[in-house]
Amino acid sequence: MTHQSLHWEKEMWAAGHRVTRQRALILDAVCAADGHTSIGEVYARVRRVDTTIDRSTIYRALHLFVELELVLAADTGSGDILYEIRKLQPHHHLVCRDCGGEQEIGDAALRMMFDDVSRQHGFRVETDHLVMFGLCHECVRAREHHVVPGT
Amino acid sequence: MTHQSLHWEKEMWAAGHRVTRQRALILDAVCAADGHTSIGEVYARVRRVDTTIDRSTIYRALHLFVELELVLAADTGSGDILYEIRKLQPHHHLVCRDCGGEQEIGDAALRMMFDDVSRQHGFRVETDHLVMFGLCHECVRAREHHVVPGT
DNA sequence: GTTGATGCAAATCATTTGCATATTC
DNA sequence: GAATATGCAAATGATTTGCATCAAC
Repeated sequence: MTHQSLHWEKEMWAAGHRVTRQRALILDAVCAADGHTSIGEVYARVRRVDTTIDRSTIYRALHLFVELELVLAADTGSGDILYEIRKLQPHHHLVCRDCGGEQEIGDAALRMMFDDVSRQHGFRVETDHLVMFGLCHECVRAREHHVVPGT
Repeated sequence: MTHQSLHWEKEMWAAGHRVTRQRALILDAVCAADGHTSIGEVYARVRRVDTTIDRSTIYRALHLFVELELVLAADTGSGDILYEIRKLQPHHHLVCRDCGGEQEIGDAALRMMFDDVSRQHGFRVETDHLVMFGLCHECVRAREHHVVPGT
């Protein structure tokens, strides 16, 4: 957050919304995660500062932030949604099926693929937050070493 | 389905489950979509044949099918889950943001990207059902012709 | 002072579960 | 006949909403 504070307050205004203490707290909570968070985590984090904040306020604020594009919402595919501060460059997520770990990657590798798709299918991909599942380095190695039966 | 009938019944058996009329209907309903369907559509389709089938049965059957990998569940990112009969080759989905149309693409284009990710990030992508959003050919053209202000 | 935001509680929606009954094997 | 699957109804859990009150402008 820090210097961003000024920024989001302006955006809020421009869209005709008010800058409130709870919205600041909620946005802070999203930033604090520095990566992805769930609604639950945001709620918990905010609660640590102010016990009176209601879940509905979190929902409402998060929706607003997403609408204003201050926050991105990415679907993990496992049902829950990840929220995160909107960064400048598009990026994507790798989620490990085994350990559940997540990492971000830039969109350079994907861009080529997007171009391919565009050329071959006439479809301009504009997904700026892809979530891909698979196995991270550690888990691949783990599997290679201890030969897993039936896998 | 047709000849597949034999196939799924065997798989069912092998896993120690029973072949019931409602499961057949539900699997048929998924096949009938020939593409992706939602639970709601499956329910509606099944209901047309048998009004007594309960939603819970649909949920249970679909879970079972996914577990046995007879049916794939793909997350659209918009909250609802698409179900579809498991095909032989992996493929992915393109969903148009403007018209809502969907198309399937093979995974050739993606495989290269997966390899890239693997090389650069040590992450083995195993997503066999990516859903990507963007603009289909028609909608891209539509936008180009009628110059859309601010876009 | 107005208007919009909040907290609370109740409503809603999708999904799951317990259990008696019906069905498959 | 024994065991599993089904339909029903009730439980759950996450998200949303109505409304009186409170805070921002």
